[in-house]
Amino acid sequence: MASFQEKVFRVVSQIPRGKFSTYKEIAKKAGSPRAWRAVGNILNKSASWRTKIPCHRVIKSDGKIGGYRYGIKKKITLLKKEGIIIKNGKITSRFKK
DNA sequence: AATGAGGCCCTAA
DNA sequence: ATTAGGGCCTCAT
Repeated sequence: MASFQEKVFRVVSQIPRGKFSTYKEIAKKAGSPRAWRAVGNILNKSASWRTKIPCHRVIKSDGKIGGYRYGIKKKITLLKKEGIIIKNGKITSRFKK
């Protein structure tokens, strides 16, 4: 273990329902603050065989949804169901820069 | 403010 | 061991 992937899963799994996180944050908590790219890549492939993690609660730092293995549209729907408001494919929050 | 280009980290083949 | 890809991020114009 001790793989970056394991840490990523752990962090993503710790995301409470109704909330969301960014790739950068996850990468940082995973131990590599510059590995947000790997995070997306890992979630993309790993989510295929390990969809037990809320990968749809992970968005970009700009507030955009980003992408989703099962479809960006599905991701938006899931987020909205959790209480997150999305506007034109972007999340309305106050964590803006 | 929006757009373009570059670069870092990780995994798989 | 090397190459290519990815759901990105940041800087510059």
